[in-house]
Amino acid sequence: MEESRDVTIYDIAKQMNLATSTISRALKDHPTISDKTIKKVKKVAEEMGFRPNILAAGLRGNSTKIIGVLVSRINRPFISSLISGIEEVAQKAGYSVMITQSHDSYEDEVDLSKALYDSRVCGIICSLAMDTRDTSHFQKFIDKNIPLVFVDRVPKDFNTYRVMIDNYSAGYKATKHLIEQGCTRIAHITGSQYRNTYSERKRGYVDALLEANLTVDEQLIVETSLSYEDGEAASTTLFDLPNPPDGIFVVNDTAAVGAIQVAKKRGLKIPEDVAIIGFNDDPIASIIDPGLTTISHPAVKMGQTSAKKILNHLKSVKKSPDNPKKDNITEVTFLNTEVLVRASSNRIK
Amino acid sequence: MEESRDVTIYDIAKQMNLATSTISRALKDHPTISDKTIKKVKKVAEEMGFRPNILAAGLRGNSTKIIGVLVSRINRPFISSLISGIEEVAQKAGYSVMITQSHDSYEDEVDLSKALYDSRVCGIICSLAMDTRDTSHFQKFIDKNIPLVFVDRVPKDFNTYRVMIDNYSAGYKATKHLIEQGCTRIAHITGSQYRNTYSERKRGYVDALLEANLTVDEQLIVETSLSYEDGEAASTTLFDLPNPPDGIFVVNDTAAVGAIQVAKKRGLKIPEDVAIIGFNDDPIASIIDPGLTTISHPAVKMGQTSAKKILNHLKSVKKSPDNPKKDNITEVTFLNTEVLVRASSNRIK
DNA sequence: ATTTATTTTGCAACCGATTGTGTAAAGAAA
DNA sequence: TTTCTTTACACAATCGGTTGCAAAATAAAT
Repeated sequence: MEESRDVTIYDIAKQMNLATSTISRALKDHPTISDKTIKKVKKVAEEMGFRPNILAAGLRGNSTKIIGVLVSRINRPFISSLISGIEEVAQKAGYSVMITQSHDSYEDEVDLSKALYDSRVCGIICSLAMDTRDTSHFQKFIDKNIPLVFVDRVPKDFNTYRVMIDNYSAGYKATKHLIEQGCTRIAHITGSQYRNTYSERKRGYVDALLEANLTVDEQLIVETSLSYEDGEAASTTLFDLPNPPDGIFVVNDTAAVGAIQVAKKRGLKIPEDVAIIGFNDDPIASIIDPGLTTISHPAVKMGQTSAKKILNHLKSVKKSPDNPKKDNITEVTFLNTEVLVRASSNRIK
Repeated sequence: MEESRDVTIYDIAKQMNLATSTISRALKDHPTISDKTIKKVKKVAEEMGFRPNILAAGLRGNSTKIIGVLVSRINRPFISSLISGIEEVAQKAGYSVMITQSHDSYEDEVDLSKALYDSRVCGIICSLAMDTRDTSHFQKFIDKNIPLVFVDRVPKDFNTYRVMIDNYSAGYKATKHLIEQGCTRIAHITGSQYRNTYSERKRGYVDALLEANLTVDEQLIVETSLSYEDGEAASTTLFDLPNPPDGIFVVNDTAAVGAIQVAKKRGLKIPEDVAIIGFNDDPIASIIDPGLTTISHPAVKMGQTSAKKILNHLKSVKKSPDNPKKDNITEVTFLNTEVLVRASSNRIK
């Protein structure tokens, strides 16, 4: 009930007849403090129930131990797993995570990047909004040497950390898989071509077709927002074509499942009449009937990796604070993907 | 490139030949500052690109504009939607959200509650870990009049805000629905009975059975951790019984889907041989074949409601800071649920 | 013109940890 | 014992808004 004030290093100092500076240094094992003093201080601090005031430390150092995260939407399987991975690594290292969602809006992304900056986050992990074209709102992080990691949906040209998959190769693999199953007229349901994730997969798709001497039919390429309903609509359009596809490569599982449902409703046999491959390996992929062939997307791992990039950067900065070229880091990390073959595409028994 | 220091209210004060206090007050429309001055100050602040230092304000006021969130796991459909709702409301009100996950561990929950406290969150929203029995680690929030909202998985006795559904009624409705479909031997797959969400649903289940003069068979009640695999294992056990059930009420969709898959593999007809009802209305529920009958669980709404509780509390405290009994708030908000009938239970055509 | 009332603004302490610089004490070397 | 190093700690400024109280400026009343 009583408004017991928090104990501060001043309280400890008074109690022990030492200076606050000594307390402060002792608590973080500063080399100029003797081991004996360090031990004693820590003991007393413990006894008094001391908890450091993060805000005071942050104000002084002009930085917090908070990693900012800026994603499109939290409640998507890929994103929530990504965040889970980030949080896990951060927590273990004594860092916190502040999460914001752009709802795939460029304007929100700009505002939120400012808000995170104002919050003095020590680093930021971002997956771009669907319609972001300009990324100059992130420049201030670079200028201040605040580590910035773009994950999955990354900009083309930005000297910073990037954690991603090889989307071109994945698109190529997915398409080639369908070709190997005997598909000759393969459609492609994709997202905004401003995003590397989708444009690169499309490039892989096109190259796989060309390599197999299949024609690239623009009619078979549909750009959507990738919701379940979008998947339904896009596949309906495709199936209504005078010359419908016998295979579809969809860039996410959500829309792919929409396509499967439409195909089933229409009495199309999967994979005989139309083979379908998705992307992400969301939980539904292995549960839907027929099982959805898809490309694995290591969401948790990507989150962990991104967080580690931030932490490592901070560590290296602490070691040599006078690094003149740190602001010119361009480090791209690729994580592996693979084709997970399930019934929706498996024509060869 | 140049390490341009942030502009502070001191810079503005110097520029305008005013005191920092005037700037500070003007920027937040303090009544003692003239409108003329306010307008001028805001204009200059804007021009100079002033951004307030959150840490400094927080240090002084000993509180931030951050809402702490403590949940079991982020990457679960219900939780990620919950968080999405929280973040949405918070963002609109100019607040940030700090997210932590206990991984359903009591020890982690205790540590994280401390960490959030240390971060000077202005409020905290928590859904308890699976095995939490004692909740005294949350008392310090009450003592400091920091609003605390328990959501979904709430403690029995804790004078604070609670946002939840009527689990008893939901369990009763679910079971009654199966009874109405003609089931007479209804099994129940549930979670830890320390959690109100599961114990209350079970109570509803039992009462519905008794009301229909059906016997409550302890053999038919299985307590698990509610993963997909747990659903498979629990249903296998049930189907192997000499006298297997003709209906199953599972307290979450993930495990319910596991049960469906097992039933299908065994050649059991759903819902004829066994009717199944889940809980949550996860995306898979409407996608799996047969469609899973389930209980709607308004995740986003619960998140929004929880966040609003925090914000309202803060607002009312600001209005009358000398509220002696605010620490004795017990306000329970129930959100509605309904039975969503799909093929997995619909025996009456 | 003087007093009273009211509006507007300034002063300065404060929040609590951090850290460069200075100094006293302890130990080593002469 | 004296001098020179280390070692160990203290002082005090600093980070940037916030706010109680005092003072100044202006307006209103006498």
